Amino acid sequence: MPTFPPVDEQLETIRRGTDEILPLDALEKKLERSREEGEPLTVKLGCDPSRPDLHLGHTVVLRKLRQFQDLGHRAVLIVGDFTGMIGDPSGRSKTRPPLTMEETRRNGQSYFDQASKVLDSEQADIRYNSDWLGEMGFDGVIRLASKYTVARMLERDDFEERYSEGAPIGVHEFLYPLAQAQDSVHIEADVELGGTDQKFNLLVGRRVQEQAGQGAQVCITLPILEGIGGGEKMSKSLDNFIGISEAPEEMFGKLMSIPDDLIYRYAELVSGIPTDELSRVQAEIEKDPMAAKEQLARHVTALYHDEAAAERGAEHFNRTVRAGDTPDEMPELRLSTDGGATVGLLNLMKEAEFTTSNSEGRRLIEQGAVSIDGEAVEDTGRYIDLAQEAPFVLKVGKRRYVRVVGG
RNA sequence: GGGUCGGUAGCGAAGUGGCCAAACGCACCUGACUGUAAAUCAGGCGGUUAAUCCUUCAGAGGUUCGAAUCCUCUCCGGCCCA
Repeated sequence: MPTFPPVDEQLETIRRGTDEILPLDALEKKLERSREEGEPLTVKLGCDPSRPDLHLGHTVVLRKLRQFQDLGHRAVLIVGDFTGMIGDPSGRSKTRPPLTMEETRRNGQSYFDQASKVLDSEQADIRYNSDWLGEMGFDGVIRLASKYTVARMLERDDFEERYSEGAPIGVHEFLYPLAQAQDSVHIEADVELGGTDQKFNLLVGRRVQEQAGQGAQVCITLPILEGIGGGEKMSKSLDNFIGISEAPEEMFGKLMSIPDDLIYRYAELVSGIPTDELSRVQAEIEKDPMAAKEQLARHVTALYHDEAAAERGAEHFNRTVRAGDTPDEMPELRLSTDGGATVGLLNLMKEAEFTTSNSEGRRLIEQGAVSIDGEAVEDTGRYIDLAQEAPFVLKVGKRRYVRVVGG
């Protein structure tokens, strides 16, 4: 029979960084019973496979799930391949375009692979909700839908908001929370994790579970991580994310560029720094924010790579950013010198994917953002003789480099 | 099905016959300043050019010397009535 740490110890771990635990006393009771009976709790996390590239924002809930695993509980990762076709309306001011089954299914595996960097994947169950939702049939859907009222659906912030603003709400969007709730019923979840934007969906799960005659799950919400610019949430479409598969140099650099007031938040939610050290981090932030940020950057980078890689990231940062040197490594752009060895700089920048039009390139040159081998370019009509000048380093803006070589 | 209001650049939002490539805000980009932080300041933010010109204001037609602005039809959405 498995043994579990004392309930108050478990609670301390679980509470770190959470936004809300609804209801807290129910969690305590569940933990107590689990410990007495030697039965792990079933902890559910749903993932939206519509965006298959994981970034630090996703790891907030994944790390929490991992903590449950470390305490001895059972993690169930639900891939919403079926619900992905509906599109979660949470946090949306607009209706989402639905995905096809194949798209979501394909993304599911990729999600799991990446999530394995955070989870103990050996111990995690992965389930695809199309397995049961796809079997329900229209009558099953109607029965499920009858368990909730329109008025209660409209309690939800974003529905309420859209409704009062006269924005469209698709009927299928009402089905999303119900489908997610059905997942909880199906696996008999004790706990479900989610971002604060999931609060409504999680709570619908409780109600539907009760209707199905099983105990209601405890809902635990975690904050939505801000992106590297601060303010808005981390997301791929806002291009303010740190991907967990990014190179250490990139990762370290991005972490260094987060606003100071986000350091603690990142430390708490995505760093892996032990809970009892967080107060020390807090003190460090007040004393020397930059040093604290560097510590954070090392921690996080090491989490997804290793200590040595974190060190490389730090060195790279010091050399290129602090000292302003040209980095040793950068992408290389090989241009054929066959049939004419001269190339217009504007075209070259497009070729390097630094710009999408000549106008943009011209603007950048006029603004003094373009340099070749460290020398600022002033002529917007600049032509380059590859035979003469290659190889050289083209720099655009603060940190976009490419080494241009002939061939 | 009827009535009515609306669809403008990434978003929000002005403009309702020429001065509109389209005010303003946000986001974004660049430069200065810095700790690749924040704040601030300056500039930019459809394409193309030396000047110019070209394609845009849901879509298709039409009126006009000239349309984002007027007319017709279509598509999409909101609200009210049934």
